Formats: sequence, structure tokens, C-alpha cells
Amino acid sequence: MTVQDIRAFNRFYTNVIGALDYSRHLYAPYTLTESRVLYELAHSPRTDAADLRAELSLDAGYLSRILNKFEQDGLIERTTSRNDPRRRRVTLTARGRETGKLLEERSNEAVGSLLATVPAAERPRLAEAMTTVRTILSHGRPPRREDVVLREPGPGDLGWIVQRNAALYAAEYGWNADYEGLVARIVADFAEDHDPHLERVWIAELHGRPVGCVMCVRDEAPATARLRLLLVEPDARGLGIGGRLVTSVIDFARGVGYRDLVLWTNDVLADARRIYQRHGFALVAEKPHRSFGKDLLGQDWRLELHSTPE
Amino acid sequence: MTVQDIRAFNRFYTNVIGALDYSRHLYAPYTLTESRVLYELAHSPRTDAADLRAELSLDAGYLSRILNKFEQDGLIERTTSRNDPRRRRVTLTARGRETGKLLEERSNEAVGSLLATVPAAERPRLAEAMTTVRTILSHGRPPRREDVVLREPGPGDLGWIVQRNAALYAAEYGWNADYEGLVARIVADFAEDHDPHLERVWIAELHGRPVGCVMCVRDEAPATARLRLLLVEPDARGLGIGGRLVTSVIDFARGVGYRDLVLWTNDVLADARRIYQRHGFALVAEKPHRSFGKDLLGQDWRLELHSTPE
DNA sequence: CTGGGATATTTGACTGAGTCAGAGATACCG
DNA sequence: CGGTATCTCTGACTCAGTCAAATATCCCAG
Repeated sequence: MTVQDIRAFNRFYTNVIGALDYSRHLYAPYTLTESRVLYELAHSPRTDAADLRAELSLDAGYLSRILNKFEQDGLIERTTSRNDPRRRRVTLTARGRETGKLLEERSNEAVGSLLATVPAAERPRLAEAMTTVRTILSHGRPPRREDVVLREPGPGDLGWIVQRNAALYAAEYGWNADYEGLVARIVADFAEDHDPHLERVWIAELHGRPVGCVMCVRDEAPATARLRLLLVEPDARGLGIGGRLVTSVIDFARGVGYRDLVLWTNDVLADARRIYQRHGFALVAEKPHRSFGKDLLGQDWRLELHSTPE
Repeated sequence: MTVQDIRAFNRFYTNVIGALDYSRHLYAPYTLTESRVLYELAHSPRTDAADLRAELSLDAGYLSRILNKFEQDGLIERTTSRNDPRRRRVTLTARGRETGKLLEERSNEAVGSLLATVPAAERPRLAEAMTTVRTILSHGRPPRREDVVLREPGPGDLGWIVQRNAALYAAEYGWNADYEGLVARIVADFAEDHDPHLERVWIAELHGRPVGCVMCVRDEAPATARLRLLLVEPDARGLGIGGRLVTSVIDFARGVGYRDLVLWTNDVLADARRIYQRHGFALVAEKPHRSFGKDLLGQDWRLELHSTPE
């Protein structure tokens, strides 16, 4: 159960944070909250008191007193805001910036000594996992279309295609290892020998993570291209990625002079079928077969690329 | 710089935790700390006051007062510990367990409503990332040999082999996409058609994550097996995983009656070479070649399997 | 332009979580 | 047995954070 996971993580991370600022002298002569304010002042362009309050969700009175202290210590200057005299504009003095830097360095050191206990080889994984947690939890806002980029495959991406195809279809439809073999074969054929002008692979990437793919290769039939291995990760569906991938293939195939674009898929893959239909593919044949440990209904689809002259 | 990443994460997660127990009534009529104590009492077998203090790193006086309050409320009973009368053994009463359960449920609800903002498809990734952070940060103790298990490949594991081989050798030695093609070919050949009695793949797994692999297939030469695709993730090196994988192959090959075990590798792969040498392989040929975008020195190694009779 | 309601800030008064130091009892070690 | 460390408890305290009231200003509808 995931709620338990999160709570376990919270308990754990409460301790981590506690351990980090256990040594109170980290912030001396200020407190954690005060140093957070100072940090915010140093790093945020908008520094009216109200902004600070909102950003750090502090009590107004509490903040006011903290700013008093800072002013007495000569860390900040307070003026009333230009456009709204109710507001107070807070600016750091040179001394304030210096103090902020000092506190920051101390904090860096503390984190650094924590990090030192982590073997260097594991640090990239740690950083990645942290950003994953952060991005997933931070946006109630789901990712948007514009966050997805299509690109050529890099090292490991072809392997990724094999891995995700196999794992996903095993999980969703119970297909067995034969399917992984088929995908590996397709990928190997492509990698070993393909004409970059006539054959291509696209990877869809979301926040630096591959979430989809498609391949376009030459078919045995003359002037015919074949679309293969269309895949979108479940957590990235609904962003139109499948459609963009198919569009890329169609545009590419038409651009380099293919007359027809064909593909083979299976009845059970309903989402994919809808995409093909929407892009003008027509079902030309259906045939039951037994593959990947299941009884399936294979389908051949076709799109005439030059039916609509430009 | 990773220190910055961690600090950013800390700031972020401080807010997450803060948001969760912002609604103070979560713990009413107790405080966060008190409820942590109650949680610990309910979940830990060792419940002397000293243990609680160590586990939650609380002030002794503070804890004493919390326990006073609990005792007055009828949540716990205090007796002196048997083996050390300075210590106090704390046990939950029925009422204490009940209260603990109540608080826990409330907390579950709060976390649940946080989780509800996360699309279901992303939850597995979130859980995984969290456990990654936790396991990496929690052990200053590195993983041990016993944490590694060897197993047969499951769905996606062959693809993983391709992906990691390609990505790692690209990163470490700058090999190009040809290598990914070669690995994909090897994997495809294996997946499409292999005799499970004579050919096999092993995956090394550490805490549920694949971190290594090796393959054993029939060679063209009679009664000869070939070891291929030995790989260990950088952050899992030094645990003897490579050695265990090679041993598995040798034992398997010897067990099913091969006379010889051969392998092809390259001069630059020094770590792997040491493993082969240690297991008795002998270098039989060297030949320069240009592959994967580099000038390399290929090596053939051989091990006679029945030279040492059992 | 005006009155009503909302917002920004400040100050006073308070709460209560957590800390510190000392005392009493007991364990451990030579 | 004596000295030192550990466990627990209590008294005394600090100070982070909250709440409410007062003041000044903004914004909007009429």
C-alpha cells in the first residue's frame, strides 16, 4: 500500500532533516526560521514582506518581529513599497548578504558531510530519485504537451524500447518472452543496418525521461514503409504523445517518398487502434494467430501517403 | 552540484511535511512528537524509555514528561526493567493501542489525500523513488554480498541488458550505436531460440533492482560454451557480483557437459579481465579491430572445464 | 466621492514545545 | 570498594510560533 510507503518515507526523512540541523550552531546566532527568511531574501527577486509570508507560510506577526531583529542587526533595510504603501519592501544590506552566504555555507557543509557517507557511484541515482519525488509531488498540475520532446535515440534507448515493450505488454496483456524476442529482433535489425534517410526511430522524452517510441522502416513491398513498436508509458498517456509519434512517422514517410505506410498490430491494443484510425489508417486484413502465449487477432493497417496531394 | 540538489530537496520536503501536519487537529489532543512516541511504542518491540529516546532522539526530560502524560491518560503502564532497574519498561495499554490506531488512521487519511493528487499511473514511480532515496541515505553501511540474488530473467530484463550495456559502454568508453546493435542481436538470438538446458541468462538483483547480467550460449565449436554480456552496474561493483555471475556460468557449463568455455572481450575492459583470470581462463588470442567507433584490441579467452576432475 | 470590506503590517499577550542542569538511583569497571 | 557513567525525573527556563487587536491603506460598488 502506497500510503504506508509515503508515511515510512516521511518518518525517515523527518529524521534526516532533524539530524542535519541538530547542531543548532548551524544557524547561530539565528534560528532555522530566521535563516529560511534570509535565504528567501537572498534568492527571491520579489521581497515584499507579504511575499515572504506567502512563500514561507509564516505568521505575519512572527515575520514582523524577525524583520525587526534583522533590521537591528543591520542585515536589511525596510522601505514602504512604491505601488502599495501598505506593503513593506525589504532589501538586504551588504552585511545581510554576507551573513546569508555564511549561513548557506554552513548548511552546505552539513549536507556535504551527509553526502560524503554516500558512495560516489550512488549519487546520480540519489539525485535522480529526489527529483522524481519532487516533480511528482510538486505538480498537482500534470505535465503538459509542451513538456514532451521528440528526439533521435541515444545510447541505451534501443534497449529501453525492448525493455519497456516487454515489461508493459507482459504486465498489461500477459504476453510471454517471445514478444521480447520479437522486439529485440526488430531493434537489432534496425541497429545493425538501416538507411538513415529511409528508416528512423523517435523517442518521446518527458522531463528527461523516455516515455514513448516509434520506428519507421522499409517494408518488403516496394515504396512501402512500415510503422513499428509504437509505445507510450502508462503514466504519460493522455498527452497526445502517441499521436505525435505517429504524425512524425507519417510526415517522415511522406517526405522521403514512400507511397504507402503499413503496420501490423493486434486487436487487443485498443488505444493504439484509435490513434491509427484518427490518422487515416484503414484496416485491410485481420487474421487470428497464436503468439506470445496468447490467442490474438492480428490486424494489418494501411495508409496511402499521397492520396491527398499537397 | 549534488549538495544543492539535496538542499533543494530538503527545502521542498520540509514543506511537504509541514503541509501534512499543518492541520494540527491531526494529532489532537496530542502533539506531533507525542504521536511519534506513540507510533514507536506501537511498532517497536523494544520499548524501554531509553530505546525511545535513542530512536527518536528526544531530550530525556521531555520524554519523561510525555510519558507522564500518557500514563495519566491511561495509554501506557510503566514498570522498571528487569535486568536494569535504572531503566523503565513502557507498555501500551489497550486504550493506548486504540489511541495509536486512531492517530495512525488520521495520518493515513492526510497522506491519502496528498496521494490522491498524484495520478495513479505515477504512484509506482513515486514509491520506487522514495525507497531509493531511503535505502541510499539510510545505510552508511553499503549493501552486502548476501543482498545480491541471481535469478532468471523476467519480462523486460533482456531489454535491460541491451540498454545498460549500450549506455554504460557509451559513457565509459565512448562506444557508438554499433555496440547496442550487437548486443540487441545477441539478445534477440537468445530470446528467439535457445535450448534452456544448454543456454541461459542470469540477472543479478540488488534490493529488487537489476545490477548485473551474464549469458551462456552454445558456441559453433563442438562441446564449447560461450560466455557473453557480462556486466555489473558501477554502483554495485565491489560486491563480487561479477565473480558470482562467472562462477554460475562455469558451474552451469560444466554441469551440462560442455568441455570448454570461451569468451571474447576487449583489452580495455580491465576489471572483467581480472575476473576471468581469477577463474582460470587463459588468453588464447589477441587481435586488433575497429568496432563501435573505436580502435580496440579483441581478446579470446578459454577455460577447459574438465581439467580439474571433481 | 464615499462607505464597506479586504489586505499589510505592527505590537502586546500568550502558549506550549523543547532544552538545560541538577539530583537520586543504579550499573559497570578496575 | 570507589569512581565514573547511565537512566530517569523534576524544576526552571527559553523562545519559536499563535492569536487578537489596532492602524493604515487598497479596492470596489454605488
